[in-house]
Amino acid sequence: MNKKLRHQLNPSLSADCVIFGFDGNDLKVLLIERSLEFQEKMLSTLPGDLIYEHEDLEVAAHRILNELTGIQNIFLEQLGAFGNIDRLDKESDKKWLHSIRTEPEKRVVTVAFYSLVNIHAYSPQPSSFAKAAKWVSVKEVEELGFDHLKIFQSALNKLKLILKIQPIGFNLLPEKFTLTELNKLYEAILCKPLDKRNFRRKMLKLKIIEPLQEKQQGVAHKPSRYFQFNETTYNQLVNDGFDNYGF
Amino acid sequence: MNKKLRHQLNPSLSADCVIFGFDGNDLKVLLIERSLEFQEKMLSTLPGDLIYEHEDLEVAAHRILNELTGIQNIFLEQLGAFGNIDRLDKESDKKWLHSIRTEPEKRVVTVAFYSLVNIHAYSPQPSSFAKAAKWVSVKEVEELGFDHLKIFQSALNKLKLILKIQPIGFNLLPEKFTLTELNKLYEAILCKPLDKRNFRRKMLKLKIIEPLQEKQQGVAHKPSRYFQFNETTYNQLVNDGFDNYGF
DNA sequence: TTACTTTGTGTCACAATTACACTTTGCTAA
DNA sequence: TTAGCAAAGTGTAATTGTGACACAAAGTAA
Repeated sequence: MNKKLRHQLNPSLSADCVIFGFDGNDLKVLLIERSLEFQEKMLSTLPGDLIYEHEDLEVAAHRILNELTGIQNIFLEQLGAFGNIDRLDKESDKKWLHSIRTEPEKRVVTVAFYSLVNIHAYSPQPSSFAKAAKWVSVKEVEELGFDHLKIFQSALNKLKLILKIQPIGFNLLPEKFTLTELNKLYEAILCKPLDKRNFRRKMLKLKIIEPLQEKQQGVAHKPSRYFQFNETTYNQLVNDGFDNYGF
Repeated sequence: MNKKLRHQLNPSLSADCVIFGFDGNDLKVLLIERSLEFQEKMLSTLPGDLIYEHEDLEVAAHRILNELTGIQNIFLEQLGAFGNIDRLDKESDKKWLHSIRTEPEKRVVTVAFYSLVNIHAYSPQPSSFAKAAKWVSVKEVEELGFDHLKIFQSALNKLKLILKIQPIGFNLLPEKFTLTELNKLYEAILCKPLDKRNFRRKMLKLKIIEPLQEKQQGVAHKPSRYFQFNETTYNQLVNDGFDNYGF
């Protein structure tokens, strides 16, 4: 590999990040806004950018996410590649591309990554060409630039699928959480109500969470007990999957 | 898009195909052999090659598969992108790359696709740089060029995972098949024996297969009834997944 | 007609799933 | 101080699914 290439962008390769967060009630996704030349309106997209010639895909995704939103040190899982030749063909997309890319007409294959984070642990700070960075409820996501709506929906579907064969939530919730919060998280991802008692029973049987002594304080109702994940059994289940367990 | 680019290869973008086939007993994967300069030994790999600048990823995968093995008109599902900077760094890989690529040192991001086909419906014919194309039992796959072993294993894992939440087999078996064959297919993918009676009970309850009047002929034992997939309910289940069903 | 090979079937004990409503706890406001 | 509120937390019964198990039926071959 030529040394000059190390800091040269590959004009046909990018990474995009679908970062999900949960605020206790709603599942949200991290979006940025890119300014459009001569226009008030911004272009809402996922955080994403070109990859350097000499940069691993996942490293690039981390770098780009950090450059655009300040978020770092999270776990990223690959969603797949999106590279149809017409994926950047919308007029408003072209405006943005022409304002910032050296080869704006080139087909760009993007590798998408997704992740789940605890929304309260990360407050995105826009920088670089991101004029804004914010959490948007997945129910309110409507129009996104490029083919990012498709990528976002693909990530959401994957999340639903994964939920059926793996425990999740470890990264989406604070260290201590109540079972009601976990219950709401599952409901938010699956878009359907889950029976409280049945949910608790199943969760407890999986042994991935442990009760703490501590309880909620200062709430105008019976305070709920806090739980924490048992990292060992949690990771075991993530690796092995569960054969036969549904929510 | 510049018209010249249409038939110009993108030197940093390729597609690889992991094609699984089932012969009634063993799960197999389609491999090709690429000749190594000045050496007797061949380089065993998945069928794969560079993508044209102006070509959709999936279109490219179909073209490449067809060019190297003659196989066409199959369903391809994306597995993901593999693009680590060191993925082509083995010595034997470099020999092959130098003999055929214009920019052999460039990092190539490959988009992998996988598929399941009925092995009896496709007999691969090597052409282009594929000196051979053959079905190899997944149990016998050991060394592959580039990072193709990793890609292959990733595809196999995905297959096992998918099996738990979707019916499969529609593309792997002939139109008519016996329940024993389907049973064996599941055993081959999961690498574990499944109880015949329980397997039948579950399969029939899913209603994705229907019994035919026809039976096996000329076998030296009780002839088994043929079944066929019910395309409607099968596709429904593929789309919806099943909530809670394990084999 | 007998032996051989594979198909095809039933049951039982146990585990998991679903649906469903009331009591407990602590705070708040009258 | 106490009545009311709001969310937490709990149990059971009916149904369904699972896993383990063995033997009769059907056709061919010798």
